[in-house]
Amino acid sequence: MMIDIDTLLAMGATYKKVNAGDIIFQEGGYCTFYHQLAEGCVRWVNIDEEGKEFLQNMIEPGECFGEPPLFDDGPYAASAIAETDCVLIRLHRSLFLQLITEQPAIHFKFTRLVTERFRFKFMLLKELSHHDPEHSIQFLLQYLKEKRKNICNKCNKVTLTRQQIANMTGLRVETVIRTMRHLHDKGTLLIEKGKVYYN
Amino acid sequence: MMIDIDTLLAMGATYKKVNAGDIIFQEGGYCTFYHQLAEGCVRWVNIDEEGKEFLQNMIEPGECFGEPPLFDDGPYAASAIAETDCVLIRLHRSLFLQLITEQPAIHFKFTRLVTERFRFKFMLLKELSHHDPEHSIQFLLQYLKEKRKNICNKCNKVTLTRQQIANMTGLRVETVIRTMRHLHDKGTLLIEKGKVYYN
DNA sequence: ATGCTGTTATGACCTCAATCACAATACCAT
DNA sequence: ATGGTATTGTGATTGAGGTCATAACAGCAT
Repeated sequence: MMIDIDTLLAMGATYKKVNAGDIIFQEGGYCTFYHQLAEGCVRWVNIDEEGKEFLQNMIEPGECFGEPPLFDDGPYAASAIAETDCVLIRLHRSLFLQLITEQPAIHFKFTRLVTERFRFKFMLLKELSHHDPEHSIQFLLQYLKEKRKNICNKCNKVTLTRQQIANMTGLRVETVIRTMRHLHDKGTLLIEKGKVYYN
Repeated sequence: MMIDIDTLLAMGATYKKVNAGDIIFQEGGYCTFYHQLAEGCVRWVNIDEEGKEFLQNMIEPGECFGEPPLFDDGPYAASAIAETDCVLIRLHRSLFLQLITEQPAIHFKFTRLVTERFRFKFMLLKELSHHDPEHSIQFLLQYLKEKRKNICNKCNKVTLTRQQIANMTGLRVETVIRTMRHLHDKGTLLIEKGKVYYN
């Protein structure tokens, strides 16, 4: 989901470069911009007191991120950190709201986007409640596959590390590694030189 | 969140009575109606193969439920079951979409609603990933308190049973009971004759 | 080749929530 | 009061995932 770049620029959006590791915005902060990723990779995470990360989403080019506060006036729900050097497109919140008011079709696209994200969290919550690592990991992989997200379009290689999968499911790396080995043995997925292929 | 009843009726919405235990709609089914609860109580749950329930929401009068498919064309994300005898208001999906198209203010209200629900699942997911029952239960209670949901407005009595809290957090009843006893001992909440008071 | 770094892999031990089993209590209807 | 049912409460046991420690490997730069 993204807004057409020309439309954004016509509304007054601007490009912004950030370096790998830069914090784009922080959980709890006040939101002034609509963000869309043009190049690079951004991770959207909650970081707790002990520094442990819960990974909510790995954002790829063309996706928008950090939308909740645009619609419900709350603070940012998580922090966005540049995983690599990135190019963002930003549009001031008031202009964004003006845009979706003027163009209901775009508003409908966003209602749909938020609904889809809600649905994903909804299902993930249900799956994680089983406390069955195999189940949880398979659900996540299946979702990524369907959305063609964090997965190579040509070779079906999963671009997430075991650590990142652990951070998205609340499991530990070791558990993810062991469980995925087991899924490989069962034939559910393929591990070659440590890389995971799912199809 | 609800749509003004007169507006609904003017669009052609109809009342429907259901008995306690009736299934209003089922997970995976195709969605034809917008639903709003007028009287009674509805539980919105995922039920797995073994019959174990994951409770996504306890719906109280004035709330709408089962909205995701209205916006993203997917199937129902969970089943709605009447907890007590209920009175619903239903509006055909096409008329609902017509309504929000004609009245952007209502559309904005729904974008906000879905966003808030997304935010809640988002935060809950993060909290549950800690695998700390005390943490999880306190987060849920805090949320219910802020939303004044499933909590008595006069006496702060939590209307959810331990079993229901277990089904919302993926914990077992015994764990919830023991953890809440502990929270009582710590003074975080009050248990009197088995009933929980949180403020 | 060599060294360096991030990721994957594996073994040993431990903890805490799940599980099972059963008792006590609250509450409603008669 | 009495009975019935739903919910809360408590003890004993156990097993799966967390934790810690350490090794092996892949990939890249020099």
